[in-house]
Amino acid sequence: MPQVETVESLDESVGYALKRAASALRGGMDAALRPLELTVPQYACLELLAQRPGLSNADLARGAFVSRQSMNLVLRGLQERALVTRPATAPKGRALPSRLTPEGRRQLHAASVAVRAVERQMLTPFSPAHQERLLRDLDACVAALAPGQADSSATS
Amino acid sequence: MPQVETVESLDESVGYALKRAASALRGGMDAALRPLELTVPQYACLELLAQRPGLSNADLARGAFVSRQSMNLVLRGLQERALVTRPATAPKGRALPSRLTPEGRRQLHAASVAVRAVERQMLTPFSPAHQERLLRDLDACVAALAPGQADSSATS
DNA sequence: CAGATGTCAGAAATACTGATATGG
DNA sequence: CCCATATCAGTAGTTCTGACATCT
Repeated sequence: MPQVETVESLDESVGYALKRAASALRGGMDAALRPLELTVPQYACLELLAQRPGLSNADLARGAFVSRQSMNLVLRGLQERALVTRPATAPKGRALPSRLTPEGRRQLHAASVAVRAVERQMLTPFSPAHQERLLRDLDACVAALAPGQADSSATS
Repeated sequence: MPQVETVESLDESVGYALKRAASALRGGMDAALRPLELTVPQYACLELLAQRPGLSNADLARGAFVSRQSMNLVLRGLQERALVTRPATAPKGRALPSRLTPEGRRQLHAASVAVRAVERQMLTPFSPAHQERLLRDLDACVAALAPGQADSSATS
């Protein structure tokens, strides 16, 4: 048996810790958004539209980490609640640019406050500088994984 | 009254970065495990059983962040492939302690190598000390969210 | 033609809910 | 009695896959 490898326990795996943290955050967001009758993908959609008005369904799906089909249903629900508007015809190409309604902006503000409270609670152990470092570290993780996902050392 | 809050962009949200990182890692793991005919929950199940033999279905479900029903299906699939064994009758209580078979250990080893490669790639930007700090930070995030999910004492 | 988008339809995996039964 | 576990059944929401049409 090879003795060399540091058989890292699950508790020492950064990946597992990442999953634990993301799961805990998701749970907190679910709970915080439930009183507002919003799901996490719905909230993500509103937040994305607030910062980048005119995003297409495909753009929103990528930004909210859901499929295009799911985001399509999300958008329809938000349209029925008059939180989002979409032109009936595409002004350019096939993309239908979505935008927040004034009511959508109000709902988003309430949701944003609730979600930010959860995020702030998650970050209570850290100083502002520490928080920024954590943010940069997570972005670095994404950047390190982005280019070569298929490329693993499973040299076939 | 709230002063001019720093309307943090989505790119400055630690929570969003956490989600991006978890999503990227999940994608990398999916790709790495696909050649081995293993899903991420299946791999998580094997990894958990390797480190804590005799875990119950409910324990494994919590550890792999899936429902008990899903983990039940996962376990049945792994049993059919002779990677996991479970006693037909509960030796104590109702829990059926699962254990890896020798073949399960072999499969896990291959999967662990592939997954570890992805995690290592994710951590390439960091020094060993930096990696440990990131691990501690993520655990601190979980701890900060764990006790008070329902308790949102934000606006005080 | 290639590429991105929106849309539709079916299959698959998962989660949620409720119910039942067993054991501590 | 209360709680955790295992299991089953039904429902719902999500994803995946493939397909097609439209527009740059």
